[in-house]
Amino acid sequence: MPRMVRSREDVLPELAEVFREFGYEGTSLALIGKRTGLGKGSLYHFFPGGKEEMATAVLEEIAGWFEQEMFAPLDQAVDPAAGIGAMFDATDAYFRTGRRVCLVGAFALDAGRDRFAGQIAGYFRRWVDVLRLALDRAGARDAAATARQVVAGIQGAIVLARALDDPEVFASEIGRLRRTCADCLTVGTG
Amino acid sequence: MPRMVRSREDVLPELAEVFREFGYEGTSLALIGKRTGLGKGSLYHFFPGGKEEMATAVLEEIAGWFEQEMFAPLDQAVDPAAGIGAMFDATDAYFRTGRRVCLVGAFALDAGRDRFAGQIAGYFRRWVDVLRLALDRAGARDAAATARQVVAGIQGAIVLARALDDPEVFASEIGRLRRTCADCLTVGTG
DNA sequence: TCAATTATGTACCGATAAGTACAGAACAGC
DNA sequence: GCTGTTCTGTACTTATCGGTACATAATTGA
Repeated sequence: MPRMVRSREDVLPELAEVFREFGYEGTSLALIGKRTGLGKGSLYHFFPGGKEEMATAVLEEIAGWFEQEMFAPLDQAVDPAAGIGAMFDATDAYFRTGRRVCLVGAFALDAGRDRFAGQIAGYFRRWVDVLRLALDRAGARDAAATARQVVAGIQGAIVLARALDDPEVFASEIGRLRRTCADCLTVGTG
Repeated sequence: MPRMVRSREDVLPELAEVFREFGYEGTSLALIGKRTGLGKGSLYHFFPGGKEEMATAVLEEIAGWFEQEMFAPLDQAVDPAAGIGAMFDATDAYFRTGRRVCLVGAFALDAGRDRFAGQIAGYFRRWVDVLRLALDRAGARDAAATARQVVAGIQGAIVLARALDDPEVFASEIGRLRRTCADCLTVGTG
């Protein structure tokens, strides 16, 4: 009894979740098959390059999501300060208050750091850049350093929240970074 | 021609470096053997529990190092502000300005997060605690939040520095956190 | 309706994984 | 020297790894 036909895009979110949960090396094709409900035949049909292509496709999809849902809105926001606030909202929602790991950050630390170096660097470079520009437009004092601090702070908050198994750690750190941005603006403009 | 006898403690640093480089899942016994120069016989003689025992031994050794070289001195410093400065120096040296990954942080994100949850949580809890106490003794305004911010910030700096392949990112973030602590003290005491 | 294309399951491949068994070398104390 | 313990290399087992081959089922388009 063959199963329903699925598209390549359909399986990407499930694929992402498996990689998030087990890391690149820890994710086996058997596990992927179980989670997605797809056999090797389908998997290699959609991703001829195997596991490595699956991972790059996932990273690509994540980059696309952030571009569309966070970076572009922030870039085009008429009110940069409000745009930054929306970015923090989206961050908290996406990472589920620290319960969900940042796959790009995890890959940066772990095995795949060489294999996926370009995609990893691009993701973070873009995030820092777009935030720096928004802070700049909002008249912030020290936009470059603040943008870098915020992106690093979010990653650190994920690590610490997971390590302590305490989502409150993530929530409070996001709150603090939000205030840091706000302060930076009121001082810069006031 | 058998090789020189080595002690279990001798191989722990090499073991740690392999885990840091390839992650828990990515590290095979063959790789460990190559790096340490030890065969399976020796490896399983020193670590009867296999790979998992090797990892816990490494985490234990790391915890011991931090306790002895960072936490205890910070706890017993007569001048807490100077002790905090020394902690940042030790942090920069240990993580080699972001070129070296924090194995505990990496494990927190990746596969071993359940297996080693206790050790991971203990390491970070202790770090935040000892820093909070030192800030408190130094008369800081908001010791608890600042301590948490610093530890998360260090982890985030490692992630970002590695992702962008730029040690300067780590150096500048450490500098900023250092200033955050200093500001917090001068305001609190002045 | 009937090719051509797109999906899918299954059987298989060589390589390698972690772990075990064990003979024997190095070493300690005597 | 001898003896018992500690250490080490080699060969092995069983399971799983990523990946391939290929027959067949579903779907598409004309």
